[in-house]
Amino acid sequence: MIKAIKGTKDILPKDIPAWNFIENIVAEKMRQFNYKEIRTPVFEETALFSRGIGEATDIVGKEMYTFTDRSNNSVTLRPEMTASVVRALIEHFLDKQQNLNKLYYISPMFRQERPQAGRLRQFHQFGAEALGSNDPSLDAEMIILAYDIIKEFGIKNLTVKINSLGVPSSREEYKTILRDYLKDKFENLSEESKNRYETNILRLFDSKDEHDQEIMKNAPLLLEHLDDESLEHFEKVKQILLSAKVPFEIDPKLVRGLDYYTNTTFEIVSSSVGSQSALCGGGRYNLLVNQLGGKEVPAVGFAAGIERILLACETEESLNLPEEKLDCYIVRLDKELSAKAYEYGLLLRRAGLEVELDYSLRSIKAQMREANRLNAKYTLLVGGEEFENNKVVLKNMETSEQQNIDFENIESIIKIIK
RNA sequence: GUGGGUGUAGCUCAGUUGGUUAGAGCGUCUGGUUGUGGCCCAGAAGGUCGUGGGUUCAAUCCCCAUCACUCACCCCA
Repeated sequence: MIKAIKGTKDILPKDIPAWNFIENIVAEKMRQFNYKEIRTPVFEETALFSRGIGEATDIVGKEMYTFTDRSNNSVTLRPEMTASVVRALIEHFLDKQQNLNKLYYISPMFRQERPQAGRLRQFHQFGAEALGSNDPSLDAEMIILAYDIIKEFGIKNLTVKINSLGVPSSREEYKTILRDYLKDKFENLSEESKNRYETNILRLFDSKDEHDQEIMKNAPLLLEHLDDESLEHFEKVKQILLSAKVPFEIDPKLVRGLDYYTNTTFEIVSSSVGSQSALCGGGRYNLLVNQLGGKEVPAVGFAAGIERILLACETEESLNLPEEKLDCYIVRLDKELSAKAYEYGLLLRRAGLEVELDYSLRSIKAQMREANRLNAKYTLLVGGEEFENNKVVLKNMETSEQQNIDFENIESIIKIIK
């Protein structure tokens, strides 16, 4: 049996209502905040991601679906959307047509990792990017937007974490301070942290090793070493969040893994998922557009994982989706009347109703059971004595009341059902 | 890439301390008399017990390998 590739999942008809629900809310919220949808190809030139996300990151280093096509070009299935959006912005000069571009997307992403709860190789994100302004109100808007959307799904167990990474110059200064602090403690660090000391020293704060945590407890924090401008920026973001009544906590250890972040970073986590608890992550990236060959365009964005959100909804049972109903099921009382039943079905369908009927000459009982299974609001019984007297029977499945209607009077049948 | 767990019917899972025809619930199908659903009742279909090898008179059960799924680490949505 051929099965779906490891880490990929079919979204079956039974799952679709939840997905539609989420996608509709995202689209509606984005509309309210005036973000316009953008769709980009699922694969791009590999260089876009290796340059945009950062050569040293795990995503680029070991998680990308990269292959050479028949023309021997290296292409990659997108592991995230920001680089693609920035590419499209530059390619189509969107930044020159208007100074602020507010864009959103709902799209599949691909990363070749070991699957686990809340982690798939093809997964789906919705997200937004605002390109063209360094105003802290946009940093806050991203957080508010993400928070408001996730709130709409009824998830209660949420924590918004924010931090600021400052600008590269102050960050570099801070890194030397941190290195100084760790110098005499280096030998006591875990092997992993020793490696990170070189590659990404900020991530030492993330370590789950108890020893490391003990060491890092008293380490100087980046937040305490921000330049004045970054500090002011961060203050404004916090103020806006407070007045917007978005509960948040400052997490000085929140160091996002991607290279392009500057200033604000944030994450929304839920303990209703497995260990992969981040439902949403984002931040400001003022250097990326330039880095990818565009002008200096300050920008901020976020991405949220739909599968993780669905997991949280599931454990919190927060999604109460409307029951699926069928307007009418056509029941054929006499086997000879199949064509007639089919005809009625078509008429009602063309009138805009949701209609089903039996295709395999099953018994009346079987048809009624099917109607019930499909949650039909009405059944239209075609045949028998009534039919000989030019009538069809319309039965309300909830009240069990039925009425005879002149069999040519389609209009009144439709009217009743509607 | 590393570690743990699990593979028995479409789904959720029992079970055999190795012994004849492997079970339940749900779902599906058919029926419970003239032409009517839900509840109830009866019956039916459906399984190479993940795969390959080993031990044994005998393996779904024990041993080994392998694959798949799953959770966790790393990292991320």
